[in-house]
Amino acid sequence: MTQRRTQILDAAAVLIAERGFTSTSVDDVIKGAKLSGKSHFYHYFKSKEELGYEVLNRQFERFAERGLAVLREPMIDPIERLYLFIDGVVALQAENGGRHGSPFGNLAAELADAHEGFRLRIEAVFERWASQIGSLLWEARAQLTDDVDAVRLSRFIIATLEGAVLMTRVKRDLSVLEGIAIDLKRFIAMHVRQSVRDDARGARPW
Amino acid sequence: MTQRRTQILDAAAVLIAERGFTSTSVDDVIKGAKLSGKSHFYHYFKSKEELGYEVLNRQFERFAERGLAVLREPMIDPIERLYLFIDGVVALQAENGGRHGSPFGNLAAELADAHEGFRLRIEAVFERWASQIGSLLWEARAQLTDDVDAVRLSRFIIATLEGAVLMTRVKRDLSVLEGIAIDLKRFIAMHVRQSVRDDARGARPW
DNA sequence: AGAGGATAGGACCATGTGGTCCATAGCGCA
DNA sequence: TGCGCTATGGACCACATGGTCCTATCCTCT
Repeated sequence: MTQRRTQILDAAAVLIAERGFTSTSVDDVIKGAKLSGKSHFYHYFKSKEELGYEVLNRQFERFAERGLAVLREPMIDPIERLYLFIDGVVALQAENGGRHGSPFGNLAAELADAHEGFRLRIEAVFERWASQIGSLLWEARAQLTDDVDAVRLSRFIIATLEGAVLMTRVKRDLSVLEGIAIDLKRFIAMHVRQSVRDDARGARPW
Repeated sequence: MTQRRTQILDAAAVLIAERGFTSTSVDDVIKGAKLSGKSHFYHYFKSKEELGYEVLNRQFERFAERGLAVLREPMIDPIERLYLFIDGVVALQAENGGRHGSPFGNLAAELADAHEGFRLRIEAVFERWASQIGSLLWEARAQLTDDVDAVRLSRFIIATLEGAVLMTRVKRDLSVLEGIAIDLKRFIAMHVRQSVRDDARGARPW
């Protein structure tokens, strides 16, 4: 019953990642989901817009499970978790050769200006993402220098990753993202207290 | 004669910034340029695609003049120029309240995957941008620590700015970009030799 | 067996798209 | 004046789009 729905959602996610929301037609989605008949689509979804919202939601859930989850691993040192998270983003991109970029960044660039509904939902995505990093930084506050502004640093990390993923997609070269990830970890390390950093000396090859 | 052409190009630039390339129709462009009759458009441009290429070109020229130019100011200390450049990007975004983001990033996200012609042209834009920062870093090499990789650092700066501009657009809040700009300058300062940094002590409020 | 709702199929519609064509207007130049 | 060029208008086309609607099928429950 709800299986057909997910079939449609999955097909739509792929197509939207490849061509963007506007350039993905309902007919394409139906074809992608191997259904024929457009009424079938409108049996499950109110409109194409609604489908887009739901795809975005699912993308975030997926990202929360596969990317953000590590940020909450209680057995790992918080700063280390942050590094692992960055590596995870690289790994996620590597799965498709960096070809499709970030679903959030893509939709943001395509629709933020023109479509308030999407803009708000994408804003919420970034908000939740930032708050996860924010609470990790709070948890790690004893290890961080006093001048760390958690909100600002969270945004910096997200912005850099989004930008890096976008450039990687344009250049079709994963090493762009890899290089930026290294520098980003360095930037974070810059905010770790010297004493803590000394403890980890030699542990980090970069 | 060529004035009508620029009229069309200007109108198209505005519309593409607002709604993206795909969602900007030729009819809209004509209306925006206050011309009537589509044949007029096709008198000046081979196709909509061609128009897009030319708009992208002009955007880069504009950015080269208004943004990148400061990177080559011979009378200013190179590192200082880099800071000024970052401030300039913020100022450029402030002109429209950060609403439209980066024309390069937007087109990249919208078309990089689906349209090879655009992808290559956007890649070239980033390439030229990176090489300008790269040669500045080369010029400043005496002031920089030995571990600076000019190519990687250039990419990092561009990625962070592009990501920041995108987030600013989504949140409709210029302070996002401003905050990231501060951190980005700090990151750059991290690569400046201690001796040089001491000389400038107190000069930088952040 | 038969009623009734969920599922499918696909014809259909209004609108918007990029792009073509052709008939005219205006113009400088001889 | 009249030739020939570029500019201008707009009708027109084939096709794709999001969305609706009506009719079959299927499955389940009685």
